[in-house]
Amino acid sequence: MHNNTFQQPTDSELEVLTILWKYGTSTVRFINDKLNESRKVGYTTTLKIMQIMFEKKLLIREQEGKSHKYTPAIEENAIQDRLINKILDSAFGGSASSLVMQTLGNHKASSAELDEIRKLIDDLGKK
Amino acid sequence: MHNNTFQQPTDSELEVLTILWKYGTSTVRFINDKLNESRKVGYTTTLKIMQIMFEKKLLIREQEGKSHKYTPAIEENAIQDRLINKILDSAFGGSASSLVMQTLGNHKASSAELDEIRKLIDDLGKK
DNA sequence: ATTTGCCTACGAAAGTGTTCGTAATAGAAA
DNA sequence: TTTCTATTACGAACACTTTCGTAGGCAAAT
Repeated sequence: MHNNTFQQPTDSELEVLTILWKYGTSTVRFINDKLNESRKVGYTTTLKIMQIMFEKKLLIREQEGKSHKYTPAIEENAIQDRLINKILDSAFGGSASSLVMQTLGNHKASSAELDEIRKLIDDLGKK
Repeated sequence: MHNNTFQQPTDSELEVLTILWKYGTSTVRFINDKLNESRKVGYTTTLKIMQIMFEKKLLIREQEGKSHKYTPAIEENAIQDRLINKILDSAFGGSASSLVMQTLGNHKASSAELDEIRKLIDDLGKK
């Protein structure tokens, strides 16, 4: 059994989590450098956000020399589910198929991806 | 050609829009009553939010006696697209198929809905 | 030993969203 | 006409997020 109660991350927090999921355990310095590849952010801004995330238990941290190394306390899938559920409830009247149709209709997917989705649908139909 | 530049609605604003899309042009009183079916909200709170939405051009309004009647200035699909794009970028690395797979995997869809999705996939594959 | 550089911690300011109290107004009821 | 009621407009308070300046500490370099 795993923990399923956590605070919803803000937009900035989600950016940090995304980097951590991609690169694994990291320092504030590393995260801040990555963030600055797409936009300008001060070091102490990133530090503050990660300290708050630690307080909120979105991140775990351990001492490493004079600095800290941070690790996500939650799984990527869990956040993805949260986000899907949120827009499903707030904007799609809870209809998953409506969300799926609109997503497929408006965004390119390769034929390999379409095959994969078709396979999943077949599996779901069988049960 | 239609207008595609509008401010992103907040959560509260989305609640108001959802009611308007469902029931059509309405007064503040009506919206506030509907909101209060699920949670307690003061009348002036709802009024304020709708006044702000009017300033942001999310709503159109016209005088009707001493009160106003409000109408959404944007279409439901446009907001749905925005929300999909947002989580696609922020949490799914832009992969529409990943979002679709996760949605289908975690939420019930009827076999009729699955058929409809399968048909859409077939159409997309043909082009 | 002093300076330099990097790290943490802290606090405060600015921006945004939500909430609601109060006052003014206009129409309906008495 | 006077009173009552519903509606709008306005402003202020509160909470939350984002931003960053400043200070303190520690370790490496000079």
